[in-house]
Amino acid sequence: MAGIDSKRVTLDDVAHLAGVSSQTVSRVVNDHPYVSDDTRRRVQDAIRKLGYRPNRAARSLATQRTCMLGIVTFGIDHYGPAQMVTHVEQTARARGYGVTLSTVRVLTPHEIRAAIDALGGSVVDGLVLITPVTGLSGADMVALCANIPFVQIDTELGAKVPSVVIDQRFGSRLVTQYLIDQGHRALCEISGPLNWYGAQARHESWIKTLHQAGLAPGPSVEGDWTAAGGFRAANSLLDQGALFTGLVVANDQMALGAIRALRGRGLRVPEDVSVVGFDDIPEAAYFEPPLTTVCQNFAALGEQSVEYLVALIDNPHTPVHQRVLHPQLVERQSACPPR
Amino acid sequence: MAGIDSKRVTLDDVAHLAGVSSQTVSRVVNDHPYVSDDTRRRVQDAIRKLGYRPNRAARSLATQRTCMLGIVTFGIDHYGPAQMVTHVEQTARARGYGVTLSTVRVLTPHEIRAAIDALGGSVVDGLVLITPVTGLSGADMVALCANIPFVQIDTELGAKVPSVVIDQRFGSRLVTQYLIDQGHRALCEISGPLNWYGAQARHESWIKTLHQAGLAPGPSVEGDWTAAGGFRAANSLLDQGALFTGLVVANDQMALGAIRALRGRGLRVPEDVSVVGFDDIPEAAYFEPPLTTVCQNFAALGEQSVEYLVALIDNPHTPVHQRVLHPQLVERQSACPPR
DNA sequence: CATCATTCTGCTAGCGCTAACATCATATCA
DNA sequence: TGATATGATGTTAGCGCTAGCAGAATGATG
Repeated sequence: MAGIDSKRVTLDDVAHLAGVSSQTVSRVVNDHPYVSDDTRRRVQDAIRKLGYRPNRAARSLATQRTCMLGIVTFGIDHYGPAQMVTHVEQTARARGYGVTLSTVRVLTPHEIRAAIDALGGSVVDGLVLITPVTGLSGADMVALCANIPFVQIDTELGAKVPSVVIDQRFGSRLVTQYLIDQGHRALCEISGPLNWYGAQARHESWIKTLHQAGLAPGPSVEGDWTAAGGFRAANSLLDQGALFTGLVVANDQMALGAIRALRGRGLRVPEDVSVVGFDDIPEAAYFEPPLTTVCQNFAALGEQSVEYLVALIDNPHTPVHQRVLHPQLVERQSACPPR
Repeated sequence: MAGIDSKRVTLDDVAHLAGVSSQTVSRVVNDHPYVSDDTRRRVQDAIRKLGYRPNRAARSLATQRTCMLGIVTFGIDHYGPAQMVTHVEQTARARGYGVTLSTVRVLTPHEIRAAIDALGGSVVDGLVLITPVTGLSGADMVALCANIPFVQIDTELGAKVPSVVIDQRFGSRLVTQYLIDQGHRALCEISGPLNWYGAQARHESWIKTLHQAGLAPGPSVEGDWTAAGGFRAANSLLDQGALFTGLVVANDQMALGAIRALRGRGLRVPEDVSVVGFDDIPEAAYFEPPLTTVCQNFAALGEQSVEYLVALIDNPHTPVHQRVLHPQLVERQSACPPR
């Protein structure tokens, strides 16, 4: 009944108290068959009495499995990654896996390499990669993770590595088309950093959607996902003299900053400029005005990636594929037909 | 030069290739003295050639140390916890520790127990607890973590456990006094969930500050940290018929919801009601109006807790104490003297 | 009754590493 | 020159656990 690491009680201690061999205790601990009910009870009593907890290092050494998953992630102070990490951890725990974290400060291939490296040396059985950056090919990832199963979240659509992704192109088309359908003809964009897959996909899809509607895309400025960045980007758009009635912003935080900038220049939202975001963070509904945006199911992303990864660990010959999730439009009041 | 877990290369393999004993390889790997330059080079070459990575399980088993820290945390999708986790991980990595995560879904003593338990069995050398909930005494924590060093973040001020905290009372006094100084006499509050230490501390300090100024606190409603909760709480305040010119809200997200609710009832912020928040999330400066709030240094919290924890691991007799950090007022436009 | 299968338990050998000691050169000093 | 320090290496014995086999006890079958 003691704490989590009570005085290094070993299998042998338990075995001694229960009057059996340590192997029998091991069988009880691991739910093996062929232990008599009587023995099992005696052993369980002894375990409880001594507060025995199996030593994970020893078990790992013997079994060659760590029952740990590694999460390599960028910026869990961003809404998306934080959501994914939470759900990855919870799902992993439910599957009997612990989770160790390795964060990436700057989203460069080199930093990612270092983060993955920190998980080397039989620390984890598998890897969940939340590193949505361009510049590392599927082959690179495979090489980096050699011999250890991994699942990549939010990577390039169509990538030939085990992955679970959200169809960002689809999401971007959703909001862009929404504005077009409302009658907007002059659209601008604040994109995310274009070395992110998601940002790039949203950006390309924005352009493509406009072209398909026979419209020319207005200026696009690259932001940094933050409200401050959105503020600067919108001002820069205005400074360029861009004229637009619709603004597609690559995430909700930047949309917040953009709205503020627009208003600072005497433009009303949505009357003068309609603004749409991306992510549907919990605050978006309480923006002024409430933000029309795209909802991504991060929870599903986290859960499915763990399930896939566990399958991969159990059977390395599980076929490589990419699961694609689709985002949804959330209609609120930050966009309306142009006057 | 291979991946992170290349084909189970062992010390012996390296030793064989380098023509030395495995012990010598171990010495090189662990930077022990008494290895000749020549031998060291040969061994390092062999290590590189084979892509050797020490097996952590084996090392842990032999040394009785895991070089892993556990983070028990609630809701890393909240801004504060996410910030702390990030900085704990980064600081830990810089100190040579990995980090394993155990999240708590519901902030109850039972769930916390389970989360700590998941880290049992010599999985970690120490624990960082981000479980800012009442209902678990210092003694409880000590019992739960028996034999394993831990540092608690954001617990009760004055608790007799190793901890690093932000003086929430101070922060709350800062904003409350700020409103009083501006001339506000009728103040209401939207508190956080009162089973959180921080929420309770801010709440008590709000009352105390008012009393000391000779003012009676207006109604206070308990929120849930979310914008939606702040929205509901503000409406509930208004429904009660509360009259106030100043509203102290326990975090920025709730303040956002509250502002929206106020405006929904035709009240202007700050002209009719001044609103202040807590946390200074990156978006707060872009709220409408920009939010006057209290800035907490979560990074320092994370860093200092790791440093303390590592000291505790290295020397279990490090004196138990509580480091207290002080938040700062960030003045923006959501509060002004009453009309 | 011998034979075989079935259930239960113990023994032995390692998983890959490090700590502690033993060994052997070489350098230093009286 | 022999005694002593000191650098550089190898040898041995575990860390706590599990897998695989060996054996004992029991029941079913010919």
